[in-house]
Amino acid sequence: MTQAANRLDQEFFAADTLQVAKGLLGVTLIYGDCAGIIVETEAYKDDPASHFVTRPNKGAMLAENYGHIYIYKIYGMHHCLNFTTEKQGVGAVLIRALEPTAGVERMRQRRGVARVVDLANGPAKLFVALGLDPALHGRRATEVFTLLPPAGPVEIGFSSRIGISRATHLPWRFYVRGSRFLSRREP
DNA sequence: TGGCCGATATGCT
DNA sequence: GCATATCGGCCAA
Repeated sequence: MTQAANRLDQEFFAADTLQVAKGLLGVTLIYGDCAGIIVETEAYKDDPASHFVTRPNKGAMLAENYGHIYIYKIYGMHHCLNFTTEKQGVGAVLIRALEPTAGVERMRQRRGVARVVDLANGPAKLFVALGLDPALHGRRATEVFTLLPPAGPVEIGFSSRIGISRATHLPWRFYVRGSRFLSRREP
């Protein structure tokens, strides 16, 4: 099977947000000359912590489409990458951490840190490491990125979402168990 | 139009 | 572990 035929397509994102968030773990994300394996994601639907609720204007996109790129700026200086989900409902998945697999030197230049483990272990870090552009907001994920499914089974861990003050009881953060590239150590 | 707050990262103790 | 930089989006007034 060719790489192109194996790629995730638009309809991958049509499913329930939690399914998509888990399904993205182990996926290789390729952008330009850099690539990494997605090892940490978070799901946002129409819960109290979601931008659909807290930023109804901008966050309306979570309901309007699926498989599109949603980029937001936080704390004045950091950008984060999401993919919208659910053909019918409301949702997006935040990409929180990558295990770099290609273009490591390029990522190092952009990030200015030495250790590979520090290049993309956080949502704003991976945004910089990949050299993403806020203008990608609204584009189709599958047009901008190449997304290759995991080679084998992925062991999934979960926890509450990070950095939020509302709906902290929801276990909607997902990660690859045992990965050294997470934004936080697993429990 | 002003003020509050945040899906963060970093550096220092 | 904790302080803090830094500013867009949102809403109250």
